[in-house]
Amino acid sequence: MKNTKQLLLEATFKEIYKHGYQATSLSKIMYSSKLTKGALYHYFKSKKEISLETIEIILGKFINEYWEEPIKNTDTPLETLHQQINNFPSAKIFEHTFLNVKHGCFLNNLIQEMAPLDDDFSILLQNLYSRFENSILLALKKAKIKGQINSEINITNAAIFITASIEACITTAKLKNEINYYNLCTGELQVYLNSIKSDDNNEL
Amino acid sequence: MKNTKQLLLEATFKEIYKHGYQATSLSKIMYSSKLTKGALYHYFKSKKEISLETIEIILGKFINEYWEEPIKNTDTPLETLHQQINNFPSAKIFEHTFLNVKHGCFLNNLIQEMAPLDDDFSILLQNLYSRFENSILLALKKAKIKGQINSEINITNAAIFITASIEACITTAKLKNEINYYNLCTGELQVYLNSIKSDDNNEL
DNA sequence: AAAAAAGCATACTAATCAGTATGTTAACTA
DNA sequence: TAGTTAACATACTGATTAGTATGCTTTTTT
Repeated sequence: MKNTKQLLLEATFKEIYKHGYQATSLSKIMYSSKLTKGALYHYFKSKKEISLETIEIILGKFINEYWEEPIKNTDTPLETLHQQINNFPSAKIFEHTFLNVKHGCFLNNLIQEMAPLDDDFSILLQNLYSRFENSILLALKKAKIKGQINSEINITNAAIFITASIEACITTAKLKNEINYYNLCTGELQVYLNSIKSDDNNEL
Repeated sequence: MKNTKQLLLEATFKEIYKHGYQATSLSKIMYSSKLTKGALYHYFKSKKEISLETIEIILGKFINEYWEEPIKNTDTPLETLHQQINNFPSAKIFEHTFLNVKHGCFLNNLIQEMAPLDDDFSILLQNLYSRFENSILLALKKAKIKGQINSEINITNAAIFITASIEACITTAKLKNEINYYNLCTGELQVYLNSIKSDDNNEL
């Protein structure tokens, strides 16, 4: 049996994922969690607080498990990167809750909506995005050490671009509401990735 | 002297650009336009109607003027593409109203927010995005005819990726609230563009 | 010139919002 | 075992929302 706080966090996550922060009313969270306002305000002091905590805990956990850990632990960084990009559409956020084409990327959605509106959101989202970006950078660093990356390439810039492009591929699929566009789009990202590989790794 | 309807459209555009559709209240539009609800409901029958019309007219005009026309009229498609990408941060939407880093791309913002929530928005946004994407594709087609593009490249896929990446570069700059990230990020997009050029155009 | 319509403004309405106040019950503590 | 706190539920509040009803001018039509 899950505890009440976790239920609230998961319900909040689902509703914000569907509607965004501003359009998520507390009544939606209540309906989704089958709990009441009393429960919510017992554990959190405001809508903003439960939302920030939801983002930090649930999304933070996902980024750690899906990007940070696999890349930290791999010995074949470029393959791992390739793999995680390819499998992203079937990534699981928490029990029974997957990403879906229609709603795209939770992180990117919130950045678009909240980064310009509220500093607390902005700081948190920047922090999470940096962890994502730094994981991509770590993969490139590892690959460079192994001599798999063209030495002329600035991998910091490359990581920024790759991270942004992954988000872009998700957004494209979201707009067209068709997951194939994600694959098509990451296919072109792969062209870029091949172009920064060192010559003896070009056919990998 | 501008007419009332145009004032309402421009005020609506500014507010939606700042806050998104759902968080834009009619009172914000009234305050921004210095008009009243009577004026708004005289010309439009709902918040949704004025919003859709704002998007279609103002954003449609911008896409036409900034992407469709220059690319349609150029004889040096790759240079024009490069130029429009580089100048995007200083693009003007309408009189005295520019894009800005903090709020990113109007089209992308709305796609993120509204594409999954409302079919009328989704259809309109897809249509506008397609016009943007097709302009990029036209540039690639023209370049291919001139033999500037590697013949193995699928330019349809390339156009989808380039369009998505431009959006991604804007989003990155928006998140970091620092325009340099746009330039840095489009710099890497240029690496991709160079990689699809035919060999005798690689040093262009 | 009279009538009709267009172009707005002001005042209202019902619904919904985030947040609060006040319960009640169960669990823990002294 | 008596008292206290934690864990919720229910009922409310004032503000804000999109939309409506009704006014008053000005312009256009007849």
